[in-house]
Amino acid sequence: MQLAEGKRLLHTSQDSLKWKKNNMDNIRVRFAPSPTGFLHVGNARTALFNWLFARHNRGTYILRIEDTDEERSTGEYEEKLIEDLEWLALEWDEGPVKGGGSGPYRQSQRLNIYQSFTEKLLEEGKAYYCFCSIEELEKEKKQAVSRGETPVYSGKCRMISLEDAKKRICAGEQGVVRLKTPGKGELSFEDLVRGRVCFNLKYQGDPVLVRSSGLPAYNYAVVIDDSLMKITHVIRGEDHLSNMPRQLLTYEALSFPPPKFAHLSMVMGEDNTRLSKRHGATSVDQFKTDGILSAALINYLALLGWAPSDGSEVLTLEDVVRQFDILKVSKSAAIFDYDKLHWLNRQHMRKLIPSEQAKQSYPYLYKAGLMPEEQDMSGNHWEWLEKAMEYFIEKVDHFSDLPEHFNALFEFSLDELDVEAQEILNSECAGKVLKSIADKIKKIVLLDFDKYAELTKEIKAETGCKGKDLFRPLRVALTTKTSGLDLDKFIPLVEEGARLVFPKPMLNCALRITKVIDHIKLK
RNA sequence: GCCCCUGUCGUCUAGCUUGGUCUAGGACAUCGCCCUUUCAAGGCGGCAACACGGGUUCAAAUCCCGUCGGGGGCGCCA
Repeated sequence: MQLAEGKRLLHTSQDSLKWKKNNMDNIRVRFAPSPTGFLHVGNARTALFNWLFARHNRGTYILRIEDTDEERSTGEYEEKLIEDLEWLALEWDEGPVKGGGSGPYRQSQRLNIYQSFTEKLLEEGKAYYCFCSIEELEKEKKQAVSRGETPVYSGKCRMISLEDAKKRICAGEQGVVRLKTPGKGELSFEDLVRGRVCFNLKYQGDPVLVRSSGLPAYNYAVVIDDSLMKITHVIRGEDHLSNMPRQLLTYEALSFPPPKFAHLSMVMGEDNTRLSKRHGATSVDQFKTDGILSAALINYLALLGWAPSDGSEVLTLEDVVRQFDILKVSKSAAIFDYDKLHWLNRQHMRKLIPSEQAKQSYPYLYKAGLMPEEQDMSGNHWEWLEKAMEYFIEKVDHFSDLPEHFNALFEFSLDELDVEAQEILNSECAGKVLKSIADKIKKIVLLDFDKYAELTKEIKAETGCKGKDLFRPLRVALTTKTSGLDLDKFIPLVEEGARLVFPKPMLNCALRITKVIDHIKLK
């Protein structure tokens, strides 16, 4: 009932307009990753949805680094993270490097801020020092679970007066700071994607605000940071949903008005467990090296849990920004479908202009030893690459598959002919056809496809071979393969490529034919 | 175990708010056909879903209750 009510509020156009007027001004959202590893696509999706929400509403998108986990956070991961976000083109308006009016944007540089709020909470009696050992707490927890209850901290250190506690701290005793929670009653809030969500506070014990190391716990730092940075909408993963009671209570203790929340469903692997390495690529970095375009990844991620109202699927970033609506985001978890990503990538690859296709493909071809160093790439090289890409782009769904296809242009090994190819070359017609073409091809300076067509006509007349008997020997003679390449594309590429300098030389058609004839004679 | 979230084709989703227009639409994958001297690409078509059980109603994918399934959380991690 409540849920339906809430949802309706957000969907009627009149109310929605009013809602927009009141809340859509000065929209501020943030993406707050911790630099403890490579950027996971699940997190990238969270970043994307935040970014989309900001851009759609002309708001501000903030990047904040949550590096209070001393053991796992590193500067290298932060750099990598920034690099990945830049690659995805999810530019932030405020954040590390860039700066902004609500900095610093690394939690590790905000410790004094948290401290001043802790003092205040302690003085007001809203928080207290706790000296319970981890072992003690573990024991209590286990007992609760064995009784079939939700483990909740007993709150026994509430008894200790602030004065006594401070003395113990000064004496060097280790302690944490906990928030006093009511331990009863209900708490609910309106989630932008889930509707009204309720919690029973009897399951909410006194959460740790400050660890014994003096560093703030996540749930404490976010609340302060989001408040001070004037975040209006917190869009994050569903795994944070159960943190809501303690965070809402912390907002209350701090007298900060809570922002709006939207909890996004998780991204799963095909076996319906959280997407992880054993499902395949999971980090943005990995998709990048696999030759997925950032535009395609973004497009796919946007479609994971959201769909534009017109049902179109191949979208540019601008399309998505224009149509994005957080209220239409799906509530249920989504399985990451590599096939669809690859299909989308193919669509985006095709939409690139030829020069961009060549540019994007070059690193992969260079790495495979097929293209010269960048400084040795002449204008003719690039022109040739563009032409080649026009053809090969149809064959692949990511750039890293390109070298394998390009290889067919460079490789000409008659020692590795398969059985079928052998048979074709040994056929009666093959002999006649090859002899005929060998004579004629010498007189042609540059074989293009028109000349090739003329040639085949003449050969046909001369030898009486036609159809399969004519074309299959020619294909094998030129490519050493029985299938794969369109000869009308292959021939001009090889002819022009043979005039360029590559790490592996490319043979022109005349040479290929000569070699094949020698090869047959040897036998 | 307890708490929270979630459930439409194999997968992502449209439809659910305002019940009838849904013999449930699209896309990926898959299968078949066409095109083609090969392989692809492309074109056309097929298969395929409202988790289950109860209500409410003339009418339920849509509203209500329950069951079951899936996920998340239960840290001095974030």
